[in-house]
Amino acid sequence: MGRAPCCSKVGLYRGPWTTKEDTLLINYIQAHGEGRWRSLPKKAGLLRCGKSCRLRWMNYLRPDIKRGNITPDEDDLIIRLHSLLGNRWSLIAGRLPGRTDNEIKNYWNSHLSKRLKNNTAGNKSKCMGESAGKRGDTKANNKRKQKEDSEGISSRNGEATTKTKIYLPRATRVCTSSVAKYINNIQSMIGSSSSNAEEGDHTNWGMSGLKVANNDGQAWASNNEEFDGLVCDHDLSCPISLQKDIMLDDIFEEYQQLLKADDHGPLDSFVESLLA
DNA sequence: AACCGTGCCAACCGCGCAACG
DNA sequence: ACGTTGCGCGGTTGGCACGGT
Repeated sequence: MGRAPCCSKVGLYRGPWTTKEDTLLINYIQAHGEGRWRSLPKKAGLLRCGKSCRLRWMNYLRPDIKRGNITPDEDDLIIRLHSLLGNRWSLIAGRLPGRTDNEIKNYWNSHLSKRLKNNTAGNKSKCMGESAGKRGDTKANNKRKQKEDSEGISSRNGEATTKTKIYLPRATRVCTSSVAKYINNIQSMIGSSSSNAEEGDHTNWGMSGLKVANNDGQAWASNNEEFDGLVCDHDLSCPISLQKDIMLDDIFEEYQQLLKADDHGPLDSFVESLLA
């Protein structure tokens, strides 16, 4: 049983990518677009497995990747989203423009999980406040700084901003059955009057109305919708085929209401129902 | 100056799901 | 209906850089 490996691995390079390989990959994707990862390496002249190419592109080479420090706002947002979603890194990443799931996962594992472990639930607020200051002089931060310096990246977290801008996530593949379960859970949870998830609808859905479609994210114009001190960029030019996502937007609004309430009782059970 | 411990992070791995034939 | 393929996700690993001694 079990699947065959994604590639034979025989005669393929592994480990760190060279700049030459990066260039080949970038050039190919610029010319032909993302996708067809399995056949991409051969066509691009890379001796890598497709999976490795995809990972390299998604986590490092994509032009919209934001590198540099996780800002205090992002830090806070990660904590909040993690408390709601658990280890759904791709969903969390979808709310942080330019951040990858891998980066957030790493950040969580190396910074936040330890920090939160050290803080009891009682002094959560203290923990949140700490999140910004504590990062000031860590080894990791120095390292990052060096990297930024060398790459000419300027960190924009000099002063903590009062609002975090949250974007609708990039396309996130969520299986239909999961969505159906998700929707059922939410409906039972919040008694929502939202429309039904139609069976057999294989539209790709992101979490909470987070849409789908092409991966470049460029087609998404946005307006700002504020909630709980946060700013959410919403798209108004959603493709017609994705109208059902509006329902998920409703769900997300419910979720925002819970956040606004700042009462973790209902929030917790809400999340539990999602993750059940 | 050399060694050692620690921690970050890029990359790998295995699994599950959807799409396709 | 079933098997195969392709993709995306979350968990884990290992190399490397840094700080401490």
